[in-house]
Amino acid sequence: MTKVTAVSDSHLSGVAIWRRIADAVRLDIVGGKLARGDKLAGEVELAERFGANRHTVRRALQALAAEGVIRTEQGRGSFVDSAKRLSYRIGKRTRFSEGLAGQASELRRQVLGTRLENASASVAAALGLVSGAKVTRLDTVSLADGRPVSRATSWVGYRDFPEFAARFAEEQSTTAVFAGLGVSDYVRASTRISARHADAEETALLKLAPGAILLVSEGVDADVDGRPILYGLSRFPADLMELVV
Amino acid sequence: MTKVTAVSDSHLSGVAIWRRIADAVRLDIVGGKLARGDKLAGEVELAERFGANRHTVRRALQALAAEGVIRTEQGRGSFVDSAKRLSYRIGKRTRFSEGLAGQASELRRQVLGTRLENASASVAAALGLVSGAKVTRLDTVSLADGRPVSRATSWVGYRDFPEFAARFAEEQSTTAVFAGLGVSDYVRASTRISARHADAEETALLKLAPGAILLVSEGVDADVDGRPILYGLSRFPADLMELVV
DNA sequence: TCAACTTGTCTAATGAACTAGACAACTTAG
DNA sequence: CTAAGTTGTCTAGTTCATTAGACAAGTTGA
Repeated sequence: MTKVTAVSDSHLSGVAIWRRIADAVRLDIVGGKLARGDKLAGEVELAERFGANRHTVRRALQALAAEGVIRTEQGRGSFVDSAKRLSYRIGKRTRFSEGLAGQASELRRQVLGTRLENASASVAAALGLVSGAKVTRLDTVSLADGRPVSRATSWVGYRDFPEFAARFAEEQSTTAVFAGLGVSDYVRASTRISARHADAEETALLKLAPGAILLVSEGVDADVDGRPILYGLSRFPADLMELVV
Repeated sequence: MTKVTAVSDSHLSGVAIWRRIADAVRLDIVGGKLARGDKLAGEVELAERFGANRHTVRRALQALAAEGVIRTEQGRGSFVDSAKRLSYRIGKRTRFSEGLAGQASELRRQVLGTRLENASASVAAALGLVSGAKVTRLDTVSLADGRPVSRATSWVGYRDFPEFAARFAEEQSTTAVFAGLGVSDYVRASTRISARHADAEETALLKLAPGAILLVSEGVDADVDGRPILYGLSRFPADLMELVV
């Protein structure tokens, strides 16, 4: 509502003004207020709107151009150069790639690795195990049209599914692996959603600008009898993705 | 995984190192890794862990102390002084105050005001109206134990419910108003969840530190025949709240 | 061609953010 | 009491963020 002080208090916030302007402009784009090809307001007008200097606005636009969100042409202006946010569908039968069906022409999942580890308190609680129990951990990054769109970690109890890692190396599909291990079907039992800043590893793997915001989805999949079989922690860049329940 | 460069590149990010440290420590607290009363690592150890100077860590801790998240005592250390995140339940029959039942002793909703306006493109699309149609807009802030935990805006078509604003002024309950207008029941038809930085108005109303992250939930409620009757946009501070589907 | 409007580049000054080192003040365990 | 470990405070220097103003260079339409 109020336009003045829209982006002041830079000292108190610890977030640079140019970054807040970049975030605001990006939000108009991924939120749908500006479509691909649309012309942005001029640098002078943006500077007035945000109560900042033109140089500060320029730095914000440069950051957006580096991200590939806009394109700037001397003498003409800046133009939107990216599409809307992708929607990831979450439901009772959430499976990889179904959630993004139709929104990207090429979907790929990169497996970073599997390993055996001892369950942390939260993993143990989600899977109904004692803290420290052996679990198989699977780390992946998903890409839509070559762009990383999610970083996921899954945990499966080792006692119930000792062959999970070995089979996954061949099948490359959680659904197929569970099917081969006697779990014909499974459904999403619960989902918790939160948001936070990306850490250094996530920033690198998802190719984000440092300080980017992640949507975090924590879910437990259960078999037909309601027994938890898989605990998953997925992280989505909030600029690129939204979750649809 | 990698510990070095954990919080470097401050120039590229536009987010101050002290703020990123504060966010990381707060995440350990609201995420449950540290419980109320626990002692944080010493300033020197934290400085090593984040690859930053002790003064920078001190600034982060001062910000957290100002938020009321920790308490620092000379010669002793810093101690956790706040609880875990609240969970807001989202389901087919999401009603205010049910979502937070049992997690706070006092729940209150402050009505900022109602007004008549012309539907924006997104509001019109959600309610199945033509763009620019008259809609009643309701703005609220919800508080749990006196602390603001959500900022919500709702839109209701004026043509279908011309008396909405007048009745709401008396009833103060959406469910009761709809009941009085002949809608005995309604369910959540769809929910979209995203995340972004808070703007100036949200920062003020929710009493946040500038640059805070919001979880944004966008939902459409429909009557028993599936006709959309209400479009709602709720914003939750990501530090305080998580959404449970 | 010209005038108006756009982005690109340069210089300069101020304040915030970060680092470095040293020492004071306080708490705790021995 | 003492030593070790903790937070509090000071000085000083470097780099980044932001503002201000001026002018160059490209685009557009009259």
